[in-house]
Amino acid sequence: MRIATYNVNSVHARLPSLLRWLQETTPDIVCLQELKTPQEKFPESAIRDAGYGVIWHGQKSYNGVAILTRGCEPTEVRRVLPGDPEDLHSRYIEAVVRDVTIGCLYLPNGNPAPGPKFDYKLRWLERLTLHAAELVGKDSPVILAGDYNVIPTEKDVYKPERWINDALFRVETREAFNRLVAQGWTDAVRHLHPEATIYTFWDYFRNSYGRDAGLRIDHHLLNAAAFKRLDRAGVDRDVRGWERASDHAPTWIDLKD
DNA sequence: ATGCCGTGGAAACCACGA
Repeated sequence: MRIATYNVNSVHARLPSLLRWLQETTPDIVCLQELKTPQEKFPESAIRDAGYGVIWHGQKSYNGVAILTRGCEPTEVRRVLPGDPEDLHSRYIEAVVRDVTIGCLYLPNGNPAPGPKFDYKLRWLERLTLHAAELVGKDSPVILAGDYNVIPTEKDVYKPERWINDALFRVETREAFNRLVAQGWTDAVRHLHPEATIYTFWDYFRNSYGRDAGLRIDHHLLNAAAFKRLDRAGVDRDVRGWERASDHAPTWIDLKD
């Protein structure tokens, strides 16, 4: 079973690439972020015609998350991260697919840091950690997949020294991410490729993709039941080189059946 | 060190992303 996450940076602009990638790689579960569309304008029929059931939580202009499931319907569990009724950003949606619980998340960027946006990022990460504590001990597989906007270690950025004060790499961010992982989660891509240079994002400018000046910020966190079934993991990095690409590439894991 | 690019939405620029 392949479970992928892909920040599309507008589901409308990316629809041709998204459909091509779905057809070529046939992932079983797909988490999308940055839909950048109101709820009613999501391209539901194009996704269904491609063979996927889908739930989504849209928002005008910004954010937006979706879960796609090949050949079946996802059962929605929630479409809001608990803990702050005043937070109206569409950044979290959770579903059950067969025996797998999947949380699809788009963590706030947090720049500039310090400042209110950075405070919001850290609060959101704390809320995610509280919610994750409720999920990590389940006997069935749980995967928290998405754009974390967190560079976990120096291995995960082309020039760490340039990112020290950035919200994605600040000490507070990495420590908060480490506290989440320490509940008992496994960073699947890093676990299977402990030494490799692996990126999931390349800026649009300065020829970042051509220079391979990237970041690894899209992650799958697995609870113990999911980790037991972990088989492979990777990044479809060639998708970043397609015409009109997102600045992120699809990232995936394979679980044994 | 930087928004140089890309997207949406409103407005002929600005917010936002990472």
